[in-house]
Parts: sequence; C-alpha cells; structure tokens
Amino acid sequence: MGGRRRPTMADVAREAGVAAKTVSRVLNGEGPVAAGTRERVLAVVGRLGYRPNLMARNMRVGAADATVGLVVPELGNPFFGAVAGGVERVVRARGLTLVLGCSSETAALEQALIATFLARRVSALMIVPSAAAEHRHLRAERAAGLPIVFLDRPAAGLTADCVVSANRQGARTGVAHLLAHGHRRVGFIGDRPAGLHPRRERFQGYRDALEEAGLPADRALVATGHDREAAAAAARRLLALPDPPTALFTGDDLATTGAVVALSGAGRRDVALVGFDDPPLAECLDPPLTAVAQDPAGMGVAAAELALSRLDGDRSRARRTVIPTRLVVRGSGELRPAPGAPRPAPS
Amino acid sequence: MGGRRRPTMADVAREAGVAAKTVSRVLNGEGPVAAGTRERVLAVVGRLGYRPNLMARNMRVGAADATVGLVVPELGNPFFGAVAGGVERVVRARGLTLVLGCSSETAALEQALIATFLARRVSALMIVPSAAAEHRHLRAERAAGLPIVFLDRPAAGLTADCVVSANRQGARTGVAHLLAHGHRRVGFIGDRPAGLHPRRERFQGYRDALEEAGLPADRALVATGHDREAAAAAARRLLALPDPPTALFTGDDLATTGAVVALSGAGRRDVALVGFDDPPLAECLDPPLTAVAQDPAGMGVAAAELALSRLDGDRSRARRTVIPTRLVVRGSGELRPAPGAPRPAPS
DNA sequence: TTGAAAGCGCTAACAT
DNA sequence: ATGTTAGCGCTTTCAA
Repeated sequence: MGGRRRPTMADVAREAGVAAKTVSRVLNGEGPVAAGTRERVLAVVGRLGYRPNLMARNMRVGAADATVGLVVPELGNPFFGAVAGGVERVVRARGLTLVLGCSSETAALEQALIATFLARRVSALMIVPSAAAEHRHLRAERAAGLPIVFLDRPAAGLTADCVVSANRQGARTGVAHLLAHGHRRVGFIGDRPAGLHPRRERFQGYRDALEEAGLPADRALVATGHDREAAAAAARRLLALPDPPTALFTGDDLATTGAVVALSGAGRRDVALVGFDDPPLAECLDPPLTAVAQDPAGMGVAAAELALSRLDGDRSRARRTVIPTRLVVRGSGELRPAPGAPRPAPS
Repeated sequence: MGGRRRPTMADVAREAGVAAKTVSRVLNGEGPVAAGTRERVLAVVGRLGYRPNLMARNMRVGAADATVGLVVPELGNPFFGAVAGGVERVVRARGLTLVLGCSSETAALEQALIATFLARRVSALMIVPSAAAEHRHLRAERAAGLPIVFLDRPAAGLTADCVVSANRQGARTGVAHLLAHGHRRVGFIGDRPAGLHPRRERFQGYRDALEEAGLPADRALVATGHDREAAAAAARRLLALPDPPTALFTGDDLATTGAVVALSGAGRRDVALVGFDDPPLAECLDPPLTAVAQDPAGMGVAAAELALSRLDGDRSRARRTVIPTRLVVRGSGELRPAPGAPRPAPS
C-alpha cells in the first residue's frame, strides 16, 4: 500500500527481455514487431499495471501538450457550463484533453490561469474574458502560433478570433416582438456590468428596434440590477414611474428572472416581458415566457472548431463568429398594453 | 511569425551568461543568488518571453502532475456544472489545475478519460461514475496511493471515498411533507436509469415516508420517464388512473419539470407536487414549487477536500460523506387532496 | 554564490 | 525485427 514507484517503460522492457524501444513500438503500434514479442510485452504491461507517462512522451516529441486550456468566469452558471461542455466535446473528439479554470470574473485570477496554462504548453487557449481583463500580454503567444479564441466577449487590447452570440440582433428581434404587439413604452433592464460586451450590444439592439419603430429612447426606462433581487427592484421601480412602461425587455438571465419575480409577485399579468436567455421552466410560467434563447453549447463547439482549425495551420486573419439566437415565442410578449395606453392596430 | 521555437531555460542561461541551474534557482526562489545575477536573469526572461515548461519540471521532479482529473457525465447539466465549479475552486486554491472530461454517461468514454488522466499522472481523480461503469481496474491505482473520490454515486466494484447527497433522507422529508398535508396517495416519478444510486435511494426514501405513515406502497403509483416529455406523460398517466394520486413526488430535475409541465398544461392546480432539485424559477411557478434542494457545489468542494486530505497523507479507511439536502417549502406541497379523498386532520 | 554532470521517462534517428 | 544512442527541458547531486 501507499506510493510504490510506478513501473516505467524500462521496467517493462527488462521484465520482458526486450529493449525499451520495442515496448514503445508495441504500445504505439509503430514499426514492425513480431507477434510473439508483442504478446510478451503486453503480458508484462498488464501484469505490472504499466501506464505510459504522457508527460514524458509529449516532452520528447517536443509537441505542445495534448491539452487545450479554457477559462470561464463561473462553472456554476449553466450558460458557461454549457459552453464548456461544447468545447469539451470537440476537443475530446480530437484526442485532446480539456484543462479548465474559473476566473470568478476577476482579471487577476484569469491572468494567473492563463499563465498556468501557458506553462503547461497547452495546444490552444480559449477564454471567456472577465470584464476588467486586458490581453496585450498574449500578443507574443499569438504571434508564436498559439491558437487563442475568445468566447462570449471579444478580447481587449488584442486582435484575435472570437465567438459571440448575436446579441444585438437578438435583442432587436425581441424588442421588435414587443413593439409589434402594440407596446410603445418598453423598459430595459440589464444586469451584467454595463461595460460588458453582451450587455452593450443588447442595449444597442434595444435601441435599434425603438429607432426602427420611430420611437424615442427614454433614459428613464433603462435600469440596471446587479443580481436577481436588484433586477426585481429595478422592475418595480420602472413600473412605479409616472408614465410607466407597458412592457419590459431584460438583457440577461438574472434580469429576466428578476423581472419574472417582480411581475408575478405583484400580480402584474398585464405587463409584457421578453428577455435574454431561455430558462428551463419558461413554458411553465404564467404567462409562458417569451425569450431570446442563446446556444451556449454551440458557441463552445464553434470556438473549439475554430481553435482546432488554427492548430491545423489555418493562418487566415482573425475572425469573429456570430452564433444566432432564437426568439422563442410563448405568450409573455403578446400581452396588451395597459388600458389607457395608445394602441395602434397592428399593420 | 508562426511557430518559432519557444525559448528554453538553456536559452535564457546562455543569453544571461550563467548556468541553467542559476536560472532555475532564480525562477524558483531557491538557493542563494546574487542580486545582480538575479536581475540579469529576470531581464533576459522578460526579453525572451521565457515561460518555464511545467511538463519538464514535473517530469524531473518525478512527482505526480499538479493536476486533478474530474469526470462528469455532462457539463451542460447545471448540476454537474456546479459540482465541477466546487471542485475547481478547492483544487485551484491549492495550486492544482483541473483537468476535465465528460463521459456522456457512457462507461467506455468514462474509462477512456480515466486512462488519459492516469497517463497524465494526475495527482488525484474524481469521478461521477456513469450508470454502467465498473471500477475494479482502479484498485491498483488506489493501492498505489492515488486519491480517488467518487461523486454523486458510489463506485462499483471498488471500496473508495465517496460524496453523495442525502438522497434517501431528502426524499423521505419531501414525501413526509406531502403526507403531513393530508395526502394519502402519492405518486413517484423517477427519471434516471432506475438502477442508478440516487434514483434507488430516493425511491427508498419515498417508501420510508409511506411506511412511517403506515401507508401501503402501491406499485401502480410508481412511474418512470426517461426525459422531460416522458416524465410529463408518466404524470398524466398516473393522474388518469381509476384511483389516482392526489400528490406527486418526483425523483430528479427532469421528472420535476416534466410533472410541472403536465400539471400546468392540464390546469391541475389541485395536485400537490414536491420534487428533487430546485430549479431557478421555482418560486415563480403557480403554485410556487416546493422542492428538495441539493448542494452540488458543496458536493464538489467536499469531494475535492477529501481528495486533498488523502494527498496530504490521510490513510484512514474509505469514507462516505453525505451532503444534506434542504426542503424548500413554497406551497406546491400544501395543496389539499382532491375532494372525495379521505382527509384526516393533521395531528 | 555558482557550475557541471547526470538523469526523470520517453521516442527519433540511426544502427544492426 | 530489434537494439543503441542521444536528447526533449528541467532539477538533483555534487563539486568548485
């Protein structure tokens, strides 16, 4: 019990009465090996419980390690869990192993993780950058040929591949859905730091939709909440305005659930709601929630495929892949504006 | 551009006019180094963008790699995402790196992942075993001192550390809640393969509660669904029985959401429901969902801490850590039995 | 305070 | 069909 030295290839070789290289050949199915020798070697391998040391192999082969590094802000968040799942599937299918770290949305932790991964000589790097992070320091790595793909949010201070949701278009479609049902005052509630890429883009999409409809952008209808409770409070605040919105558009999952809590808590079945991210029980709500669904697993898959194509030698210029969103219409976006509000007939 | 050889310690040494060992000393803050030498070395390190190669270091040191391997069935599942997040936090705080793989609930993939991790010489192994898996082959590793912790489900064919939810107790409490509100016919809907540990334990807890209340176990009230739709269908089937249940207990998240869909779709606000796993929007449902909440992040943390204590030399016998569940009472468990059903006064 | 040599476990490049 | 030698990038051991 307890920590006997692991058998090495040399042990196997000695025991089998062959040279180490022969063991290597057997294990890697390389050059020609006599059937008898092969069997003898495999028998010893089994008996000794020998496991090849991948680190040693990689080092000798000189190649980068057969791993890709992924940094996400938080694994507990189902969105990033799904992203990581997508990455893992692709990476694994290619025979690579996923090395994973959580930055807790902290630039310092993110950088430490990246440093660790680089020291491990990962074959590729995929990063969901935290809000405050800076990536200038990765320029040399990129120049040296390391594939680096940013996920969900673009890099700061670095031109690099990037995979994002169709945030702006998705928000525009969601808000347009509300406008198409007669709403003229639509509130916006965002949660993630206002400077964050997805939040900015979604807000832009909100404004795009208003502008297309010839409606003014009223700053009083824009609110922010840093968590579910804050988002709920923001929703209540908006609804308490002298000239309140008749519909809400929420910019992310926390804001959406916050708004749902606020509306259901207040019994306000008359306020329409459309929001980013499609939570599992959306269709069980009353009214059923109309949502802009993202495809996090698809984002992970796309990012991993992009990284692998770089690994395969694709040297074309950095590109941004946009993963479409999908408006899932279930009813909460079709409520009528509160009585008294202007209500043009749909064209 | 594109793939210049990475600078090695020897490059730094040559450039700085010192021996490799001196560079090593500077970088590891080891033996005594003259201040001037240190600065010269660090300058070259910065100029060349040198990054120590962790693989080489680990190999020489002979120690296991500074990684722990984690196998989960599916990262897209928020439960396992949270588990992985808990593991990562602890592992990272210890300076180790998480290596992650998804088995897709497949024994073969799981075994392949484990083999890869062993080849990488991970310092510890944590596994959420898939239903059909067998772990006899890990005996030698365990005997050799490798910490191995099983998560959510115990190992098969191997005595090893294990961290699980209080499945039986949680289910018992949930069902007792229904019984305390006058229900006498409680249906059980389970989803995961019936042989799976959590499913079995939760079913046992269901029977425990019935037995404590002196109620018969009616096999007709037990159903299985393999996904959300199937679970919903199972719920509808139970409610269509000649002598239908007045309440449902669901054994996992898919069964729970399936039951919610079925009940809300049928407008059956008279059927009580309590289920395992507390979904994000539980409180927004109508009626608000009473749920048995697990603590997946806590499970990950506990498992990682257990593994690390083994790494630190704890040689005590294998232990099972049970992470408590929490009954979150919100109302769906307190509905009255349908009219006509016997309804004894609560004691 | 620094350096030289040996070697971790493996495989590429040559033998044989 | 198999064995030998050298060396991947680093650290240990011993010496200066």
